Amino acid sequence: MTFKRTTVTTALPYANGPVHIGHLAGVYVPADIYVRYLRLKGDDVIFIGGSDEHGVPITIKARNEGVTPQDIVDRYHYLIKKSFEDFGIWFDIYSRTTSQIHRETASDFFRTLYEKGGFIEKTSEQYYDEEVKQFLADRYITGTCPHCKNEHAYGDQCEACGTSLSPTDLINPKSALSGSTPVRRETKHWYLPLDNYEAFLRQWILEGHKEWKSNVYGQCKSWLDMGLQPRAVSRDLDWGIPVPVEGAEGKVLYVWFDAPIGYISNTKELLPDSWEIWWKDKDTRIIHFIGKDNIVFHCIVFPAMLKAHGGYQLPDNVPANEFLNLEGDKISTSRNWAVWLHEYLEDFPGKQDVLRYVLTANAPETKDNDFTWKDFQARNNNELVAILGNFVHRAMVLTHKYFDGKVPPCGELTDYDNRTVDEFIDIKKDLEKNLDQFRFRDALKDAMSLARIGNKYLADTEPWKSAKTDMPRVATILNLSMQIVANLGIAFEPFLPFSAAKIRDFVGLDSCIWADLGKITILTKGQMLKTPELLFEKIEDETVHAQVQKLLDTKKANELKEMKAAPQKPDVSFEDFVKLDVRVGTVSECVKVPQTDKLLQLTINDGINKRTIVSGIAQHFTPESLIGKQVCFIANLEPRKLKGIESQGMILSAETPDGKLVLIHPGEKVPDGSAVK
RNA sequence: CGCGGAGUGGAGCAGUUGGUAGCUCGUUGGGCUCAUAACCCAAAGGUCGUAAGUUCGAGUCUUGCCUCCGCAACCA
Repeated sequence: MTFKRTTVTTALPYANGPVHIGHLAGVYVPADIYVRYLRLKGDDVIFIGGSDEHGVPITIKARNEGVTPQDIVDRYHYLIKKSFEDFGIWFDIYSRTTSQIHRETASDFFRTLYEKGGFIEKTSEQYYDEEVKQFLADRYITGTCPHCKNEHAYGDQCEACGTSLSPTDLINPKSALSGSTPVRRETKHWYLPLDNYEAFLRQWILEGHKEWKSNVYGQCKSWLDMGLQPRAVSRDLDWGIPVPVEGAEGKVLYVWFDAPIGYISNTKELLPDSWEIWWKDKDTRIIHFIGKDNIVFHCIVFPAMLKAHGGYQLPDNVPANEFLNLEGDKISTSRNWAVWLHEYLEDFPGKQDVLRYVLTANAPETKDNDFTWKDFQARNNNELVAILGNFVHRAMVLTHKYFDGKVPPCGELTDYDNRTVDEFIDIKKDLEKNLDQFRFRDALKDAMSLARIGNKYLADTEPWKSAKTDMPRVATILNLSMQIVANLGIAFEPFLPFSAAKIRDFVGLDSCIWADLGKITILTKGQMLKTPELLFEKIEDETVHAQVQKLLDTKKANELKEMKAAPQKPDVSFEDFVKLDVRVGTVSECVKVPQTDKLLQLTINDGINKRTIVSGIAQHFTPESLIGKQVCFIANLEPRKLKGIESQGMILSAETPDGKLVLIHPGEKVPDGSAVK
């Protein structure tokens, strides 16, 4: 592996929502760790990011909100860009696919392929929504499934019976956008004949890249074994990059065609004169960090595009992570089931590294993992505070106590000292190996082991005891301890950049060079240390409970939103309606019916006399809370015995989707016995 | 029978070419007191989803089955 330079890209976040912890754990934190590591080693590297701003979903969101697609992408692009910066993910450039330079680059790219005869043109019939004047993607057509007669099947699949469908299979198709009945209309599109590249891809991936992660390799192999099909790279839409050929009015590049080109455009924007060496030089290595949902596009489609175009290097590796769940449920933008980065940064100011740590320690590298706030708290309190923060702090405090905050001189090292140093260097090697192989979770564990070595060293050498008899020995112990602290300031730079910078500041270390890691001569004798400060603080129960509560509230809000009013019952005549005698009364007494879970016995003052009503609402109200309240009740319901008590009517209440009852009562006090009409 | 990934001690995860099952947290006991009741040591705890097969030997290979996740709308 002798590459002169590395181009690192991250999947472009789709600008129809903010960034959440799933994006971070899957793509951005690992990529940032890798880039920081390469920089520490002195490698030539660029880190390319940006927003993906085209595609149908953005147009739909815009329509729903009554704004333009540009309004939507502007809102999220700047939000995402800022939150990455604040979180310590420092791209060399974070641009966007609505930029002029991208428009030109993608256009040129398409044009080149077109002129080389790299596309197939095909005309087909697709559904068109005349109301919103748009062709409809399969998923935006609903109708009745021809197999199971489910009335809510989608154009690509019926979720009730699982059958794969084509939109034309649906009985009684409806547009999901307007509800109108779509019509079939002919449309022409350009297809990339992936099948032409199958042999090449097979050789390149299956033979040439056996080192790729199993999830990536496996999915590629599966696609190749199934046989590749031509794939449409244009769409009928008014939002996107116009297809740059004659006779393509109203057509734009498919978002998945233009998005990966964004990596190139953004490099061009960053380095107008030298961008080509980062994409075309054979000594350049290209790494795409993505999530598992993007594997096919980055390993099959994009390489085929690059190959068709010619002149470009293909990716060297595509480390794709699995998904992160949140408190047991999958993260979902539309259901607001997520921890949003911009909200985390507000709720936990100065704690970027805690989230970076947790997301790396629990990164979904080989399978889906779960993020829980309890785990977040435990990892902060038991690992960052107790292991790393504590070691740095105690070494600093000891040095201040015995040597007035100056790095003491190092005397002769004992065998034990030497063994500690050797162990440190062994772990460093392991750490490098893991970082080189994109195993960041293990790499972080190694970095933590370095801090553990520090704690163990202090526990075993007990300088507070030697201080009574042998100060030169204490000097050596604390010199070595502080050298370890300085080492941690380097080792943690890729993972916890904010804390690593603080550590280096504590010990007055200006440089941060990977090659220094493992050396015990980083600090010179007499170096003045700063006053010790805590690197991490404990996170209290209330803090994480508040976050959990926020999620529970979201869940509740979702249930409410998803509530569909029950279908209306058949009409009743006015004569039937007036038969019903609904009145207002005041609850004068209320007790729970013994040996029942649900029943309350209420005594209601109905303006004439008192009546007893038994109601199944005990799980929602305490008897005391009802006394003195006015309620609405049906006065002329046939009396009925419940648990031996005669109930003379029925209390009215509304039921919420989650089964909660809310009593109906007059908006202001009215005389008991007033009729409700 | 669509295609991939995954199912390992209480929790979260490793286990790279088959050879005594590891790590972190938690639990229990002990030590230390410099340190944010933090640190250090030790112990307990697993028939590696399930059934069968290959092998001298399988968590690791083969096959069936069960469960979860992803791909096919949105989405890392």
